This record gives sequence, structure tokens and C-alpha cells, in this order.
Amino acid sequence: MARPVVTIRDIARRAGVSITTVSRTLREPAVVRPDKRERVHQAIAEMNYVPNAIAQQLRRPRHETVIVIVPAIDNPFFADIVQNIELVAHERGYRVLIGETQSRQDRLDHYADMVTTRLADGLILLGALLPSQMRDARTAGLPAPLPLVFACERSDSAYGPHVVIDNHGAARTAVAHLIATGCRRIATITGPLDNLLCQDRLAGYRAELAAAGLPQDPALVAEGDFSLGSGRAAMLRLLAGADRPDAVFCASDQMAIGALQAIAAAGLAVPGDIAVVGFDDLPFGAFTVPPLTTIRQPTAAIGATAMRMLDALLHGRDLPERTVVLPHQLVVRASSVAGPPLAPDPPAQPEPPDRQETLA
Amino acid sequence: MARPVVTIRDIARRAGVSITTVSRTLREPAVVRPDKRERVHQAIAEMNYVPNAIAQQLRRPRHETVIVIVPAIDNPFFADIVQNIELVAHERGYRVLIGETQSRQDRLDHYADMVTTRLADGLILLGALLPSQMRDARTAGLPAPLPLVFACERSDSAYGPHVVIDNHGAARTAVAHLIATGCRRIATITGPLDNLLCQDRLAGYRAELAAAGLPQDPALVAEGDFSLGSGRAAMLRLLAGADRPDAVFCASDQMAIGALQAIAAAGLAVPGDIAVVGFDDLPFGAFTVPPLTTIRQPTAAIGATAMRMLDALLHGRDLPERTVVLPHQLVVRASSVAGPPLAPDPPAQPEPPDRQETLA
DNA sequence: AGTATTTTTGGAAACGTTGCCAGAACGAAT
DNA sequence: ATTCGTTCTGGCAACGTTTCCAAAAATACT
Repeated sequence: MARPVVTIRDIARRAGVSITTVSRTLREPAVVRPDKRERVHQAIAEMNYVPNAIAQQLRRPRHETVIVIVPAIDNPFFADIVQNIELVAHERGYRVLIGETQSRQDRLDHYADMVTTRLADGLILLGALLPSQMRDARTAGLPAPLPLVFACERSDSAYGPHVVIDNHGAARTAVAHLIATGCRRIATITGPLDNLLCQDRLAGYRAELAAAGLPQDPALVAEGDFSLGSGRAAMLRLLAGADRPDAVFCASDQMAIGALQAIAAAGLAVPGDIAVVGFDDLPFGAFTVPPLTTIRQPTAAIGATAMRMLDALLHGRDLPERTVVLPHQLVVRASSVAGPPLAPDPPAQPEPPDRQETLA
Repeated sequence: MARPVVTIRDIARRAGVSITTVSRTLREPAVVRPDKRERVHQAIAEMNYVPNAIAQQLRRPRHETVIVIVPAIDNPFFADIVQNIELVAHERGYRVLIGETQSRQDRLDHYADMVTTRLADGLILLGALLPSQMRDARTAGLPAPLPLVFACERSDSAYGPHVVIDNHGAARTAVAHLIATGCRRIATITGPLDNLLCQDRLAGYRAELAAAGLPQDPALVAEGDFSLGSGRAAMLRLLAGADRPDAVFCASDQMAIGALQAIAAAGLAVPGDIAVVGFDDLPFGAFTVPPLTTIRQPTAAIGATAMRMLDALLHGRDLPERTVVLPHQLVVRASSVAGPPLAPDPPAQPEPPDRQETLA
């Protein structure tokens, strides 16, 4: 188990050169003479030397490592964003580590500690939870101790830059679509309402109803927690009401799928009796029965932009904007519009070109 | 951005003590006199000092960090295992980092490098992919250079210990169940067949058919890649055949859900026309229409056992067994058995007590 | 051949900790 | 007062790199 550790010193001895030369052979080979370079490489191969990254990092100001904090690792929506963070990260020489919090403060703090103790450079938060030390520093009037970027979720913008979509507007778009297809009694299943993003979506829902001159009925608002089971339960509650809704706007696709099942279990038809619109455009949504109308979030752009912003932050560059708002898109499928099959899904959201430049 | 870095030296100066005393105040407070201890703590608070973990680790032999390699972060099956790895890891003072490979060798190697370069202590592989350096070392006749444990997937056991289920037996159980309910023309949708685990499940399927004296029809075997879309496509292929199957055993729930949709799209009934059995018992499977019969894997035990094995490995303790096989369980729901609603789902698999002790 | 320039090299000081060891300070026992 | 144990403390050498800087070697130029 405890194989003797080969260090740069051993290589130097073996190759008959100085430690410096070995280091340089690895770091900037061009500057060392070919014959020595050769000898060094040979020694490295023979002795099976691998540089100790810990020691290297002790001398380097930065480690090119970022941590992505995900509330729940099994949410495909986050998974897609993480994918795109990794794309940009790799391209710029960063290593990406993923930390799952299950929305627990202690877990988040544990990962945040990796940044304060200099094991990693920065954080991308896909959840709304805030590291304790950020809050503490804030109340103590200190500057933000951690370089971090919020993606998807919204928080107090004093804590760091954001990349988000217009949740209020997206909710309005979804509800407007339902109204346009003739629905009049539109319910909503929200996410946890202590979450700013969910408040935004609920407000958008209300705003659109108001704009269309439709009445607001508190009995048509049910709170879920983004999960499938909670969507199902919420839908059952809505169906139990005296005057059943003719449409439901759900704050996540997972909840929308739960709603679909509750509606089917009640023997009602979608969209005939009740139209359903979700949010996120999970890959799964295209396969439900019927396929789900939803709001597509620009996951590629969200991930890429968040990583670019963090990169900028870590290099002390000024960000052109503290908050970047990316465009969403309504994807209409059969859960909201009856009739013959619709046109195939629109292509994936293209990368907005402007970000690319401002943050390059 | 570039706040001056406060080091242990600054604290020593401020508190009027030596560096050693500061270190000791943090490491073994009991031994330093209360008054100095107090002064040090105060200086730490005033200057906002956080020890540099990189520097600490340079002096320590181990870092208490493990990396879990997941092929695809959005697979809920892996998510659940990761959860349970984290549980045991935390309890034993390890930090868990997750790396996603998308089955790409370069990404895996990148994470594996973190272990060789001593940024992390060991690896738990949830995928079948093997770090290049393992293979290289093997062909060069060297000992395994990385402490790692395979979970779920099977590989050449010379590379490291395994914790798995009996995939061959589980497939037999599933097929036997279908035969018991009266099915005779049983198809299967496999995972990628270069994968040992998938080969095992296919072999189990064949063995059970043979044992029941049913014929083997190559036209009843379709290959997928675990994903929902691939299951749908495979089912369509099976349905296109001359003599349609009356049941299908799928090597993953995701593929089974795809199959359900293909069957529904063809206007056939489940289980009336075709019975469907999946594999994994994803939370989602309980919510499909109809709910999915499946093989439940003991995710809690798999995760916990894998982490315990890695812990043992890292401490140079001998493992009681190189390969641990955990029990699976058939969960019968309406996709395979028609009729009145069945008994509620069986409770989650209890932790097998024996592992706990042998590896504690 | 001799000097000026450029290219290569190696010594040594960091980086921020920990932990050994010897010595200082303290109290207790003579 | 002196001696003897304890308890605390600080100096210093690690840990394995990288990176100045100055010196040495190689090359170019008169």
C-alpha cells in the first residue's frame, strides 16, 4: 500500500540535473536543452514520477478548480446546466467538482469551506441556499468572502452576480398561451414559496390573469416542492375543489408530470378537460402522454454564462452586468393544444451571441 | 478582489506568541495555557484568519477526500447511490466530490489524476469505464496505482473490489415472473452489450427461458443504451416484427418507460397485450401509466458498502471479500399483472446487517 | 583569440503549515 | 535558596514544488 513516494528530487538525482531543471522540463520544456530534457523524461518514466499537486498548489495563487453546488443531483434540469458549465470550464482549464446539498445548510457550508481554505477557487450555486459565511460577513459589514455566481436561482444580488431567466415573464407567457387556447379557469402549482424564483412565477401568473381581466381565485393556487409526487398531490387538491380548473400551469415539469397522472387517475382528459403547462423542458416531457407543453430554459446558455462570469470574477475582471437575464421559450406540445400532431419541437435555444463577447 | 492573505504568521505576531503556539491552539488546545489560547482566538477572529488547507495537506499523508465517478449525473439511480455514499463518508470524516464522465475516458482520467497527484485519496466508480493508468499499470505488470472500488458495474476484479448485485439472477427472477403470469413470447431490451452487466442480464434472461423450455428467438432481443429514447426505439423495432411479443423485460426503468410509450403509441394495452418489467426501481416508475413492475436494487446498501470498502482499502485493512453481492428484490406493479390494485409497495430494502459488521 | 551576447543552468528562497526537540517558566519539594 | 519535575513555549526543519536571480556555458560577433 505505502509505495515509496517519488519526488522531483529523486528525478533530479537520477537524471543528474538540478531540481530546477526537472521542474522546468515539465513547466516550460522549450527552455531546457534537448539532451537533458530527454534524460529527465527518461528518469520520470523509469521511476514512475507524478508531481504532487498539493505541493504545486502551495506555490500557485489559484487552482483552476470550481465547485458547482446542486440542491439535488437527480434533477435532469440541473444536470444539463452542469454539463454546460463543464464545457466552458474545461475549455478554460478549470476542473469542475460537483457538490450536492439536498438543501442542507451544513453540506453547503462544507463545500464553501473548500473555497475559504483555498482548496477551490469559486462556487457556482444552482440552488438558492446561501453559504453561512456570506451571510455572516454581510451582517458584519465585511466584503463578500467568496467568489460565487448564482445560476437559475435568484437571491439578494449583493451576494454575487446572477444568471437567470425572466421567471415573471415566462409565467406570463405560459398563462397567456393557456388563455389564448380558450382556458378561463387557470390553476397553478407553485414551487416552495419561500423561494424567490417561485414567487416570481406566481406573480407572473397573477399578472397575466389580471391583464386578461380574469378573476383570481386563491383556491386555484397549490404549493408543491418541485417533485413529481408533490405535483400529483397538489393536482389532487385542485381537483377536489368545487369548481374544477380547465388548465394548470406548473412551476416545474416534474410537478406537471405528477399533475398529468393525477388528472388521468381522475378519469379526465388532457387537454380536453384540463390543459397542462410545465416549466423547464426536461427531456422526459417530450415523452409523457400527452407530450408536455412547457417553458424551455436556455440551459446551455445558463451554464456557459455562469462559468464565464465566475472566470471573469476570479480574474478580477469587471463584469459588464451583475445580472444576466437569458431568453426563455414556450414549447407547445399536445398537453395544451388538442388536434393533429404539431410541428416537431423547435431546435435547441441557440447561444445568445452577445454574452460570448462581453465576457470572453 | 485580492484581499491580503492572513497567515498563521500574522496571527502569531498579533497575539504575541509563536507560530507553533497558534498551530497548537488550533490542533490541540488543551496543551496551551488559557490566557494565550484566548489571545490567539481573539487575533484569529479580528483578522479573519482561515488556515490554508493546501498547506496543511502538504504535511498530512491523507486528505479524507474521495471522488465518486458517475457516468451521467441525471440518472436517479446513481443519485440515490451517491446519497448513501455521502452518508457513510460524512460519518467517517470524508469529503465527497462527484465527477461526471459522460462515459468519456478523458474526463475519467482527469478525475483519476486527482488521486495520483494526491488531491484526493480514492475513487468509487459507478460506471464501467476504467482509468487509463489502471490499464497501463496492469499491462506493465505494476501493482494497481489507485485505490478504487467498483459499485454497480462489473469489471475485471483484478482492478479492485466490487459491490454488485446478482444481475444474472435478477434477470432470471424478472423473466420467471413474466412466465408465471402466463407470458410465453418474452422479448428483452438490453443495455449496451459491451457492458458486462448487460451481458449478465441478457444471459440471465436466456437462462430462464431455457429453464422453462421456451424457445429463444433472436428477433426478440433489442439493444438500447439505458436511455428512455433508446427504449422507445427498441420497442418499436420489437413491435415491427412479424410475431409480436407478449412481454418485454427491460434492463433499465428508463428504457421500460420508453417501451411503455411505444406500446401505448401502437394502441396496445399494458399488461393486456404486452407485459413490461423494468430494472432499477426509479422513483418515477411508481408513477407511470401503468405503474412499472421492476427489480429494485439495494441502492442504500450498495452506496454504504462501497464507501466502507474504500475506507478499509485506504487504511490498508484487508477486505473480507473482494466482491460483495447484495440482494435485489422484485417489485410487482400493474405493468405486469392485470387486475385490482395490488398491495402497496414493499418497504425499502433494509440494510443487510452482516456487511455492517464485517467492514465496520 | 577575445569580447559581447544569448541561452541554459543551479542555488536558494519562498509558499503556509505541522511536529520534533530543546529550552524557559513555573510550581513543588527539599 | 536550591533543585527537581512538570507544563508550556518557540526555533527550526520538514512537506514538494515553483521561481527569482545570478552564474556558467554556449554561441555570435569583431
